[in-house]
Amino acid sequence: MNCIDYSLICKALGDSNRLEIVKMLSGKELCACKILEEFEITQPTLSHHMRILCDCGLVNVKKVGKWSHYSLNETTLEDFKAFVSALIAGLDGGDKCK
Amino acid sequence: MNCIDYSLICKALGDSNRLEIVKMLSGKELCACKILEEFEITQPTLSHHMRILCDCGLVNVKKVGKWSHYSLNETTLEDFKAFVSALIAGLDGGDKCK
DNA sequence: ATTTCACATTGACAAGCATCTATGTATATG
DNA sequence: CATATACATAGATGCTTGTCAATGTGAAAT
Repeated sequence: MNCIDYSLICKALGDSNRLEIVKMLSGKELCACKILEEFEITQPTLSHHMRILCDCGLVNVKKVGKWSHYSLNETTLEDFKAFVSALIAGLDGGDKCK
Repeated sequence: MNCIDYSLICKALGDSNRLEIVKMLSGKELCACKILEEFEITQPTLSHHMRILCDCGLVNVKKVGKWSHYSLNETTLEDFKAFVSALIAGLDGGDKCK
């Protein structure tokens, strides 16, 4: 249902901090405070990055009490992988959304 | 040998015009003038975009007389696809270049 | 209730980037 | 040689965006 904008996904992954965040979330599920420890950015900046990662569908949020648990959205990543595959295969990477 | 910067690749694909260019190059090989016809941008702007796509390793250039023939670099795309696969598999998307 | 903790929002600012016009370069053609 | 074609480079400009300090919010703890 949700329309996937690969340009948005790439733009989200285009920031090195956000790419590192996605790599951190690979396999695990982390709360914002744990992610923040690994970067030299302020908490509002991290919040901004997490919002961008969620908006494009790459990351899921699960609120648990005071904490926000973040994890990768495997469906989006699978779609994105299929998109790259189609580019390689010369199939034009068909638009998923008209 | 060449160090692949996935952040650079994503940044390159993060511009909608460049993403469309890559989709156009899927399977084919095109010269700049043919690509230019499909967009409402000036020639210097296209030249700028092609440079970014080449710098990150996504696109190859082949000079033939006055023309520049552009094509996708399948090796880079395969590496990028593997990177996305590793993210899904939870293998941390191992750094190809320390 | 008050305080503390985890996170989001707002507003501001500097750096980055896409785009343009103008110009340069190299190759073909008449 | 002069002209035309295909593309690159340089400089300028306006919009986008990453970042921060300050503040808001909602849940837990004391």
